[in-house]
This record gives sequence, structure tokens and C-alpha cells, in this order.
Amino acid sequence: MSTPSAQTSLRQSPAPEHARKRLVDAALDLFGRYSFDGVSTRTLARQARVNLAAIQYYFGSKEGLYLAVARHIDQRIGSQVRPVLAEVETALAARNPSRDVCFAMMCRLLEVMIGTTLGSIDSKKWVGIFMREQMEPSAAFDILFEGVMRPMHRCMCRLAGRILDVDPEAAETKIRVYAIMGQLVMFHISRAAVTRTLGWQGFQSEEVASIRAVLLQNMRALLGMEDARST
Amino acid sequence: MSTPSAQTSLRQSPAPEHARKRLVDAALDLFGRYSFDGVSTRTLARQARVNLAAIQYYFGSKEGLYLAVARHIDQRIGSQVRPVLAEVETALAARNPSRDVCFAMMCRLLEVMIGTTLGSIDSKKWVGIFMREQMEPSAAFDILFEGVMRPMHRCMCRLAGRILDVDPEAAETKIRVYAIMGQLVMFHISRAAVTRTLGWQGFQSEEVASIRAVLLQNMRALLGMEDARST
DNA sequence: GTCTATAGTCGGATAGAC
DNA sequence: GTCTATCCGACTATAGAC
Repeated sequence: MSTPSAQTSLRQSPAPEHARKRLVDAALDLFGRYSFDGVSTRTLARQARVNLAAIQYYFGSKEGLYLAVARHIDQRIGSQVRPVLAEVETALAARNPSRDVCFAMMCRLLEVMIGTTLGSIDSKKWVGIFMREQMEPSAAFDILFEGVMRPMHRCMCRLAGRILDVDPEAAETKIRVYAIMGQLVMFHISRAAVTRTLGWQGFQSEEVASIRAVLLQNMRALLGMEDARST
Repeated sequence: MSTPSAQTSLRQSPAPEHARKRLVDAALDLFGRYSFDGVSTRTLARQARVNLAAIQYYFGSKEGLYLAVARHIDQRIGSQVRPVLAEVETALAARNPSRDVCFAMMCRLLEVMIGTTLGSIDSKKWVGIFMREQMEPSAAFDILFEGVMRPMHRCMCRLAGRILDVDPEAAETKIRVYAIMGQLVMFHISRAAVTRTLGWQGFQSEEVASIRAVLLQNMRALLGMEDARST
């Protein structure tokens, strides 16, 4: 839309030459909702409003398109997450942050995770792909795991290590951090169950706020930070 | 095997007339690993060592087989879970159990969940179906949700309500219980990530014990039961 | 770069013999 | 109840015009 590539008047194709981008967008949506096997190349091409042959032309195969989507997710989410992680790592390396500061950073990471997932409108698309890769890893798993999940987990382990005064590399620490992350993951995985149980229509800002409040409260409890808490 | 239906000698088919059961077993395994769309009827028939037409004959369609699998899971898991839930409900209704007793029952429910999932050998099969239905509900979701998940969640909410002295029907209580459940769900969903991070080969009894220990510890923290805890 | 047409394969389902 | 053979639609991928 920003590049006026065609001087001719209106064509049939709404966005000239951006077939590649439109394919990735459509694939992100459709793969996220219905899984790789659940979407046909015809459906992808139709939703992207490109020709069927464009998938082979740009990505070599349906699987190539899927991997392009994984890289897209990694870039999109990574660009939001990695700066924050770098900040925390710097703080951990340079200074010797106090327990309270580490806890604050831990909460910040949780906020980032909530913000990029539950809080984001288009999160439902990539979260579906992300979760499915967790359950049934393909070549895309490495991209997503190494790019986003492992750095986040490692960073949280270091913070938890300082807060709890335990070895961040210990198996128990890693498990505890996974358990913490699991609380958030639950609301993605079991979205249908949660909304049905609570009579929600979906995850609007109010519902997300309720979840965030519980998760922050739980973070405090799980890291032994509760000094004078009311329940 | 128990019904000697054929008086003839050994046939090609290893189990006479139990085509139906073998199809459900194969479908449980294959659907659990590869999802509904990821498995063809030919693959199903081959693994079940039945004829291709048997799927239509016994279940009407591939989808019919899938629903039969969902009912099978509901029966199989329900038979283990529902008696415990009934026990807890009875205890809650009849007596007025103390906080400690409620906490013990809460831990018991967690143990049941771990035992039927992480602790069970063939759990990986049905857990995959269960989780996929959570993400992408189909007609099978109602069977699994109403049969197993909702009763479990409701029961845990009642216990949590007494332990925390809050309304078991309150949205916050429901969310807190979902968060608790999420800790366990995480280790199913992110099995690949967890094993890779921890250098595990899978979830053997030792690994499950590590997870159980953390989850029980967290349960204590999340329900405010920590009187004199070290960490 | 974009399109049509089609190759070649595999999918779920069915008919009808036994 | 079980099997073979087959229909027919849908699939991914490709060839080649423009």
C-alpha cells in the first residue's frame, strides 16, 4: 500500500505485487486456526487473493510457506520480547539486583508475555501455531523454541534463581519456571473451556485484566514474595 | 479374546471380530499423535489391521470413529476420576471439612490428574486429543469437557473456595483454579520444550516425580498453606 | 510475476461379492 | 461381518502461455 508500484489505474488485485506478504498473512491466520493439515493450498490462495501457483513460486511448497510463517512469528514476537530480555540480562550481569528488583523484572516479563499473547488482537493466530508446534514439533519448532521460548525461559530461570536463592540451572528451578509459564499457557490452550466456564464471550480487556491479576498474585506466592498479603 | 466366537483354527486376523475395538485403539493412538486431519482412513485401517471399509461399517464415517474415541476417553478417564470427585463432593456436602482436609483433598485431585496423565504410559495418546480439542473444539469437545474437565474444575473450585475462604463461584476463584491446572497442562503441551531444556529423554517416573514435587509445593503456596516453609 | 490448465496422487466413501 | 474393487472429489505440485 505504501509503495505505488503501478501507475495504471485500479486493478483486480487490491495490493500490487505483495502476494508474498498476503500469503504469509493468510497462512498465519489459517494455519493458526486449523493447523497445517487442516488447511489446503486452495484455501490459502483464496484467502490471500493470490493465484494457487503463487505458493510454489514464492515458497517452493506448502511446507515452505509454513516455515516462512514460523520465521515471521519469530521476528514479530522476537522484536517485542528480545529487547526486554536483553535489558534484564544486562541488569543481571552488570549490577547485582536485589530480590525486589528481580521480582519486578519477573513481573515485567510476565506482562510482556501477556501483552504479546492474551492482550494482542492478532495473537490468536500465531499462538495457535506456537502451541501446536509444542505438542507436535516439526521443523518450525526449532525456530520458535530457540528464538522465543528458550530465551524467555532461561531469563526467567535466572531471575527465579536470584529471587529464590537457588541454582538457575537446577532442574527444579527450570520446572518451577515452566510451571509459572504454564499458568498463562493454560488460558490459551483452554480458551474454550475457560470462556464456557466463566460465561465469557472471549478475552476482552476486562477478562485479560482478571487473568493478569491472578497471575501476578500467583507469581508473588510462587516466588515466596508475600510479605503481608491478604489473600 | 474372551468370546470364542470362531471354532475354526487360526485365521489371518489376530483377534476375531474385535475389529471395532482395534479401530478405536488405533484411532486413539494415531489421532492423538497426528490430529484428525493428520491421519487418513487408510492409515487407521492399516494400523488396526482391519479392512478399510470397516470404518464406515462400524462408525459410519471417519468422524464417527473420532467421536467414538472421544467417548472411549471419557469412559476410561472418567472411571478413574469420577469416583474420586464423588468422594470429595460427599465430604464437602456432609461434613464441614477443615482447611487442612480440603487442602489434602486438593492435593489428592492433583495426584489423580498426574496419575492419569503424566504418570500413565498410554496417556500421551488421549492427552493429545484432549489438548487439541481444547484449542480447536469440535463435537468431541463437549464430551470431554462436560465429562471430565468441568467436573474436575468445579470440584477444585469448591475446595479452593473453602481453603481460601472465597466464593467458589466467583470468577477469580475459577481463574485461580484454572491457573493451578495450567501448571500441569504445561508439561503435556510443552513436552518437547521441557525435555529439551532439561536434557530429558521423556517423562519417566523420575522426571514425573520431579514435576509432582514442584506442583505440590506450588499448590501449597498458591493456596496460602505455607506455614513454616523453607525453600 | 501472474495466470490457466492439468498432471498425478491420495482422500473418504461405497457397491457388491463372498 | 469381511473383503476387493472402484468411484469421484480434493489435494499438492507443475508446465507453459502471457
